[in-house]
Amino acid sequence: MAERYDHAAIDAKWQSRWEKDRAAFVDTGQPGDKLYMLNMFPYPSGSRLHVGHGRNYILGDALYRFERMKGRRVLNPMGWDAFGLPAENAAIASGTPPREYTLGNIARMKEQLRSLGLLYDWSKELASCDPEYYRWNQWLFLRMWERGLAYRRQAPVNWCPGCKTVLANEQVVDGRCERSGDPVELRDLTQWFLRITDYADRLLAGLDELPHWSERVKTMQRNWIGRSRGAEIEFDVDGFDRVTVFTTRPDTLFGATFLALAPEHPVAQAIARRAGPDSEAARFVERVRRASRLERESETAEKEGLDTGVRAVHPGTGERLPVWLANFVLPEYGTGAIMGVPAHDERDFEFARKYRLPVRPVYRSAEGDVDPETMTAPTPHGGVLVRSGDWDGTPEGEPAIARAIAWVEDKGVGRGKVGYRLRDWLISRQRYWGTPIPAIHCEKDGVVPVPDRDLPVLLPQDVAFRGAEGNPLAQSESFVNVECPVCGGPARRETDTMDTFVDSSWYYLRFLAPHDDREMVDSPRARAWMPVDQYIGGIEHAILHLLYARFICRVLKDMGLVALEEPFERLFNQGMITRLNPSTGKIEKMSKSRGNTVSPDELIAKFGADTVRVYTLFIGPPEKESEWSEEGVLGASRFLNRVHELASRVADRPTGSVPSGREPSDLDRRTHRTIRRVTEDAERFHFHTAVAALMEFQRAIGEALDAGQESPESVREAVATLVKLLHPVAPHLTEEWWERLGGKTSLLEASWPVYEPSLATSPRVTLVVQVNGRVRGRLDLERGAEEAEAVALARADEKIRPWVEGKQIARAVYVPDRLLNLVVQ
RNA sequence: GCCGGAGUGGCGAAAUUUUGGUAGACGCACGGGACUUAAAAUCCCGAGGGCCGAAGGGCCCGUGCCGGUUCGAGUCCGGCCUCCGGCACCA
Repeated sequence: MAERYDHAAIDAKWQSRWEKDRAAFVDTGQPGDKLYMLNMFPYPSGSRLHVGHGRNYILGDALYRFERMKGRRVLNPMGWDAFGLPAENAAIASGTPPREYTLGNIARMKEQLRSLGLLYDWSKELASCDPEYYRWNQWLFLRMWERGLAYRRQAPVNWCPGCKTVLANEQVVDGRCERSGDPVELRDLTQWFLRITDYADRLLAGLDELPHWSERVKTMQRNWIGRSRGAEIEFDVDGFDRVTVFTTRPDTLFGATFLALAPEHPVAQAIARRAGPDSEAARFVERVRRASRLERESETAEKEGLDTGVRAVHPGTGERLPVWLANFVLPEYGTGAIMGVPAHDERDFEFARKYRLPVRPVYRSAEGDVDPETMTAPTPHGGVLVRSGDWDGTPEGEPAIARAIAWVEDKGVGRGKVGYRLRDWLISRQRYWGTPIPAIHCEKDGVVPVPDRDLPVLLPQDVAFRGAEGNPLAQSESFVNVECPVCGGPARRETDTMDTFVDSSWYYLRFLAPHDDREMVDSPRARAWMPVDQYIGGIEHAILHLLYARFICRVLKDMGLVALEEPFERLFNQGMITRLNPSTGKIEKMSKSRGNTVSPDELIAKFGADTVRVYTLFIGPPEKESEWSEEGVLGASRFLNRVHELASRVADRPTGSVPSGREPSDLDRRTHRTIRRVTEDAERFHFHTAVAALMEFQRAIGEALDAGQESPESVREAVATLVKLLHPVAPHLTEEWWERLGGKTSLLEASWPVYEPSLATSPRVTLVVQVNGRVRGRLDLERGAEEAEAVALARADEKIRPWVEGKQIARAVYVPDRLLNLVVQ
């Protein structure tokens, strides 16, 4: 009578044993063969983990255990991305201070991770809200300030009215705050920025050095950085400063019929000022600037402009061009000013038609000239330059652009220039629960850095959370009132805190020595352990976190703290888990707000941690989105019960090792074919097919056992192999049976089974026989048989004979051990 | 519009890399059976579509569409279609 699979007892036993033995501990001070694995550290939010979150941790743990068994020295740490707005919002709602709220969540999440049997080196645990951690954010900020990489300036910035703080450009999605969904407003504020644009080229070039990142993520980053080659061209303006425009098509310079300025452009401002506060120009500037990003950048937005009456001088013709203000010119891209070439640009054409501005084509195609009066769209590409002075006759494309750049440079009216879509990283946040920016405002000395000896600048405790606009930090007298470190006079502390993406941009380095109070990064350890060999996390961080981390890693390299530019060698983005939402009837991403989550806690209680793990990995290819199904969980549970039963049947049989030199039996061959399949699948994260192979293997062992043909040694060996191969997926059950089958150490210390080709192959093989490319039968014959023999056997085979009888074999294609294709007339 | 990815049973999918070589492994759902007083649980069997045969069995079609290369194409090449993701008034 087989015993019941008591998953609760087995789970508890092994979880506490791993913990007691510190099974995942690694001394990062010891050199040697290393593998650094990392899951993106979680944000400890109030809602408990659901099975959708679990996917990336379970995948990471399976890989971790697989690599351990292969004998690698693997670092697999875990920490907490603990600063952020939800903790502060909870404080406003419930009165619980953010720190208390966050620490409570961390404790609960840690217990959940443990209950899934996930192994981390908890001796490396860190939390970004800990002064021990965030003091180094401040230290890094000061170093970047010294290097001109951190700076403060007034600029139109994204303001989220819901979160009551400014946002980085990366946090604005379709004109809305990525967190709260509120439409973002543009406000002119003085804020702190990090100069990521200085690194645009290096960040772009580095993507080519990342063969183990998906094209998808690299494309997203390339699009975000948005490099475009072109030129800056200067136009003298009557009565005002010279205006520099950026264009990717300097070759169309002679087609320019107007200039257009963003309302934020200094010359636009100057024109409005001179025209007076009630002037049309001033009102236009005011109106456009008040519009939200959503309104201003929406596709349907009507192009609006105003002729200022001011005239600019065309550098090629001397012609006077009207200077317009236009809502479609973006203040932050290029120079905030453009030359309007209606004949060859969609937007300029639309604008010119609306305001009846001249259209002047400067390219003539093979079909001849176009009539600017009747054309309804910008001319298509192709053709040669016309009406462009010396440039006439140059074919469109690189030669024309190169010629134009050479010309403007020669004339001293412009230069070749590369433009980027990427903007500097706005890191100021008007919120409490983040790293205080270490700066002090003194009336006399201006904005001065906090001296290193005064770090960390601690978050004050005497703060009330009311949800009013303005940073709660500003209310703390003890925090705000300080001495100026330069003159000793009274001064005010900076109350902005840092974007939490600063925290996550270097935490992977801190895990190597999380409690080091002398240095931000232990450089020798970083040299030994970096890069992170395998990074696992959600696709939602394809731009934000991964771009910032790549940026900061380069800054640290330039500071000499690390030796590499790319922190993450291999990146894996797991797909989301979706589930039918009963209220909408749609299959949606699993999330608490949608109300379609499944809690792992109940499933673990009912089926055990291993069932949740097996199902989560079996659900589909891990990089793809997969739909959760309640019935699917039952399938995983059935499988583990069968494994348990099989192991029970074998455990009380007599022991014995596999005698060497024995002829491999069918089961032995099966065992080794399974080793190969599972190993190859695990290497590419395809645990869903590895589990499928193990399901087949379990069944095969059971059948062999029933048939009674196999030796007890073969059966025992097969079961022991099954247990080993299944360990990364179902660690608790397999540890239990490994021990009962006589294993002396944890399976983590046991070696991964080695595939022996000689044990996997049989002396006879099945040859597929095709006639004219169609499968007509199969032949069982000796491995490595000659072609002539195979053809003779095929001719004699009763199934194949009718297809070849009385026919000439024009050709035989023979792939030994696999296939014979006979081509007949 | 530009860039990237993907299209295979009722469903999730496998085979796609090494090397073009039996399409649909494994699982879910479904149908049938065994066990049971019964149910649940468990186990066994069946199954891409069509056609022929009493049956054993056999034939044809089939991997988004059209074409190509090849003895042989889900896989390679050319051209499309559709869906998903990113960027997009970025000059």
